[in-house]
Amino acid sequence: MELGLSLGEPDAGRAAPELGLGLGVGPAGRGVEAGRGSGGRAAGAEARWWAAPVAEPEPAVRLSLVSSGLGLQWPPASGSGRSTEAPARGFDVNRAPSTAASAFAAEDDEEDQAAGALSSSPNDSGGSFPLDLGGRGGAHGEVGGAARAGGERSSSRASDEDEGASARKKLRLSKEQSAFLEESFKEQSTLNPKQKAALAKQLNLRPRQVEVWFQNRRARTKLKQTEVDCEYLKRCCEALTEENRRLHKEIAELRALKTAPPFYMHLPATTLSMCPSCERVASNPASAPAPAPPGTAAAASNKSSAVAPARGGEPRPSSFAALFAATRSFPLASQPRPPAPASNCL
DNA sequence: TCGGGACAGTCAGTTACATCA
DNA sequence: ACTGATGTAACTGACTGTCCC
Repeated sequence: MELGLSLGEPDAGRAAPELGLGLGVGPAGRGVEAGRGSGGRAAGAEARWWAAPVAEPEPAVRLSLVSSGLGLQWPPASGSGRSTEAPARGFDVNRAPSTAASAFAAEDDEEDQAAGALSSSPNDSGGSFPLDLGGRGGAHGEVGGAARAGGERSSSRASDEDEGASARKKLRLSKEQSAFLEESFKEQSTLNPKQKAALAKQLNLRPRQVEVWFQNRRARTKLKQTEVDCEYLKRCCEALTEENRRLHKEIAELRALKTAPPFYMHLPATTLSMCPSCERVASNPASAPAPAPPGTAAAASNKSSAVAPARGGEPRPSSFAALFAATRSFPLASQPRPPAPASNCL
């Protein structure tokens, strides 16, 4: 089942790239968090997200970016005429990202430098990363020097402890930056420190900003997924309600027939059958969940313990749609009903 | 081998700000 | 010019996994 979802900005004035969100509803696991835990210490899971287009496993949520209007290439060609659309609010997009590939090509050379940048204050915008914040409030550009001395605990958790009250001054990423980050996210939804540093350098942002952007982006993706799941559940609920109504009606009709003996004997055998083993009456074989094919999400969800345990140990299905995939095997009212077997509980 | 502390990363929830109608 | 809605960058606290002693 594939649901299309547009993540495009409702505000056409911003002319943001429209994102086609292909949501594979199935036993996808926590695809969005595929990189989870592999953080900085999993060197093996390192950063091929712009160099190796096929090696990565298909994520459960796949974002396809249509950015033709931006003139953004991916991977961007080195020195290509990247769109130099007028920067929003004076941000120096003339020093636009050269190439993503080159970012990692230079990664080895600058590994130590990047590591050094990471080990310094994450808000050190004036330090390791050239940042021209010209007309963007200037808060970050200026406080960088002040924050430089803070030998804080690595890359995360910058706070306004080391910056003034203006630290919260919000920056708006340029379209180019957003598009670039989107493409990066499309390739890989989590970053290791090297990738983060390279991307930050590429975009003239602080690593912390890249980190936050990815966090927020994951949250937005999850939110969209939740909305899709919710919509799917709503439709399931409607279908099941309709089926329930139909079955009640059928029961009422059968009861009415039962009161009329001449017709009773002419009932089709398949309509009302009794299981010889459990002695339960199955008014309609369709009312029982059909056994799901082995290996499907439905089969997995039929086994109560088959759901992969999540972080906390408790089962945590990645998607409502996956969880309720079994309901799709219900012959709903609109679907043709299968021929009734002699017994339906073998 | 086990337990605990330090550290790093992620997430959910929230806040604050920018933009638009 | 003002205001409410909306989007999103940034922050916070909690949690988990890994490493090291």
